[in-house]
This record gives sequence, structure tokens and C-alpha cells, in this order.
Amino acid sequence: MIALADCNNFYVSCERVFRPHLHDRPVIVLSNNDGCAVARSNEAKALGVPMGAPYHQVRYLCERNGVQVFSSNYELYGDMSGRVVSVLRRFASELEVYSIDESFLNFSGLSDPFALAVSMRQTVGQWTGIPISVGLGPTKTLAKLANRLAKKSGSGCMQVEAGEDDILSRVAIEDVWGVGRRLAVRLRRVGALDACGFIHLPPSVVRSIGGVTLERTWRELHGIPCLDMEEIAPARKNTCCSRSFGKPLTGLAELEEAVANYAVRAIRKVRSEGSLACGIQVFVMTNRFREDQPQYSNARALALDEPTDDPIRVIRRAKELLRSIFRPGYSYKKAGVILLDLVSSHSRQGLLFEEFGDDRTRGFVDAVEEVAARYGPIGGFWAAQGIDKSWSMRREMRTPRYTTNWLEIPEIG
DNA sequence: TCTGGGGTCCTAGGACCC
DNA sequence: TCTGGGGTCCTAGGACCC
Repeated sequence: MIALADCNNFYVSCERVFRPHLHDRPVIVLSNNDGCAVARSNEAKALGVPMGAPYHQVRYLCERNGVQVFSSNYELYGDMSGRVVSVLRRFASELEVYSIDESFLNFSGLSDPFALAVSMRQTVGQWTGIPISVGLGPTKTLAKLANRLAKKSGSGCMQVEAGEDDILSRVAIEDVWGVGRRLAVRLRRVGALDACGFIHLPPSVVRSIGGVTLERTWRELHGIPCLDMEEIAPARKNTCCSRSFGKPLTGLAELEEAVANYAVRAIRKVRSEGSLACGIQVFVMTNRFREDQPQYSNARALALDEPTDDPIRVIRRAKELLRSIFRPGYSYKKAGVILLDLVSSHSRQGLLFEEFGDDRTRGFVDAVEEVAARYGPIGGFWAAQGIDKSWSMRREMRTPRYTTNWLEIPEIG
């Protein structure tokens, strides 16, 4: 038996923990750059704020109905997520963190998994302030489906077994885990309108529409496990840092500064995981929503001489790539840096004819990075990152980092 | 005027090898 | 005019997830 614990409206719930007066009130959280609504309280959903709606399109609706709007505060959400997981771990020996707000737990061999799910939900709510829903099923996909029904019904916990056609028929085909918009259209055309219709399709049809991936989903819904628990997240293969700018950029100098910042952030992720990057890609794009403006987007990649975690080298290469794809005369909206083919720093392959960078440089880089990690940009930063950052993203309604920053800890009285 | 960010896997097709 | 068979590797694009 697999359990899926999923935090309800997670980002909104995090904000509410520190602003209890917002319980029962409509709340939304915006994506980076205050762009889209990416989390909505039930009250905001009821008012008709769609998932992913551009904020400028729903702003009037929000203002008229007193919706509380927040910029995203990922430091807070990440920390709260860790707290939820630490409570969940007490309830099962095997746990897979699937996303920032979801974990799978192995509930096999328990006499009363449902009772445990109820108690787990209650404990997480009491200890962290975050409401969760729990779905139970013989496979991950059925646990997901049960979770969706638990949320929809408001009961908080739900268990689904294979072969319960009446329950499966309550889940629309596009709400099945692994079926997105495209596949849903094609499945509807062959008569699979819901999960029940889907499992009664012949496997050959499923295979022809969605390949082996969709057939796995089909088998999982029949109660045949195809997706294992992954307790230890496999090492990442690529990592990306990209942002939309707070204002359009036209000049190379500003773009270089932004790209240098993304390069530094990306390589810090790589360093923190004990990895090295073997390649780097840079991309830029104009605002694709502006049909009245000339459009341009481009990307270029290169292989590094040797796997590296050195921000100086990564910045230099990123700027070279940027200069090779930059074209004057455009209004750039977004840029990004992708570090490719990450390998473990323990298994790096040496160069045939050369030695790795000297120890002095290495010591210097490590020292700067340590200072920056401990004290933030006040402690130190790479000059290429710039000072003004006039291009940085909008985040005008962000709450304090209550749980991770001494200066922003909540005050009482 | 304003429209997010970060990932994975699978497949088809092309380049290349003997 | 006729023009093999069997592989691997890489990449781009499409699908999905949160």
C-alpha cells in the first residue's frame, strides 16, 4: 500500500501559518516576477482565479474581492516543506520526496493504513500548521488518484483499490497522473473520458497513443506497480537558472550582468550537490507575448575542457556564449544558464595532457564562495554580477523569511 | 504595460561506424 | 539502371510532472 501526502494549496498555506487571520480568506501567491497566480486558496478558486492566470488579467477581480496577494517566498516554502517531511518520516520507514509539497510513503504490511493516514494528517497539521491530504492505493498512480478525490471531497483521506470502476469514473481523464492536455484530447477521441474509460481501452490502443509511458500509467491504474519508490533522489543531470527581467533589456552590458548572476546561482547549486558541470548553455529571448515587437530567441552550448565547479570559469564561458548569440535592436525579456552533464566530483576524469587548475585559485574561489554563502551578497560577490541589478525581477509583495533569517523572525507584542 | 521556473523521459531521425 | 545490413550515438522535439 502506497500513501501520497500532498500539502493543500501549499504556498498559500505557508503564508497563512504566519498570518492566521487569512484563514477562510481568499489568498493567492504569484510566480517569480509577480507574473502568474501559481497557488490559490479554496476561496480564491471559488472566486474564479484560474491556475496560472497572468496576474494583470485577474488583478481587478482580486482587488474587487479583497483577495490577499503575495509574491513567492521560496526560502519560506522550502523550509516549511522540510518541516512537513520531517514529520511524515515518523510514519513510514520508506519515504520519497516527490516535490516541494508531495511525498510518497510505503505503507505496506500495515493492518490499518487508513487509520495511520488519518493520524498522520492530524499530526502534520498540528505540528507544522500545514493542512495535508492523503491518498492511499496499491500503486503510486492510484494513490495520486485517491489523493485528488480526498482533496475534492474535503475528507482529507481516501483509499482506492484497483478495479473500483465507480470511483475511477469520477476522475476526468486529464486529471489522471501522467495524462496531460495533449494526451487527454487524443484519449477522449477514442472514448476514454475518465479513468474508468481509460483502463478499459485495449493496451495496444494505449500504446499507440502514448507509448510505453502511457501504458505504464494504464497498468498502474490496474493495480500493477510500474513505478518504484525512489528514496534517494538520483543525482541531477542538468541544472538551470533563468529569470524574466523586471523590465525589458536592450543592451549587452545589462544582459551580461544578468547572465553572470544566473551562472553563479547555477554553479552554486552544482557545488552544493558535490557535482561538476561538463557543459554550459546560455539562452536569451524576447517577450513572446508582444506581437507588435520583433521576436528573437537563441541558445548556444559548449563543452567545457574539463568538468568544473568554478564560478569564475563558468561566468567567463557564459559571457562568451551570450556575446555570440546577442543581436542588437531587440528588447530582451528573459535569459538563462543551463549547466549540462553533471558528474560527481568524486569520479571526475582527468585531462590527458594537462593538470587541473592550481590550488591557489581553487582556495581563493572556495573562500569567496564560503563567505558569500555565510553572509550573502554583503559578504562578497563576483564583480561580473553587478551592483545595481536594475533588471532584477519584481517581487513587491513578498513576506519575511520568518523561519530562515534571524532579522526576519516574527515579533510578538 | 503587465504573461514563472525547473526538471525528466521517450522517440524519431540523422550521422557515422564496420 | 542497378545501390546491404546491422549497429551506436547524438540531438531536437514532444510529452509529462510540480
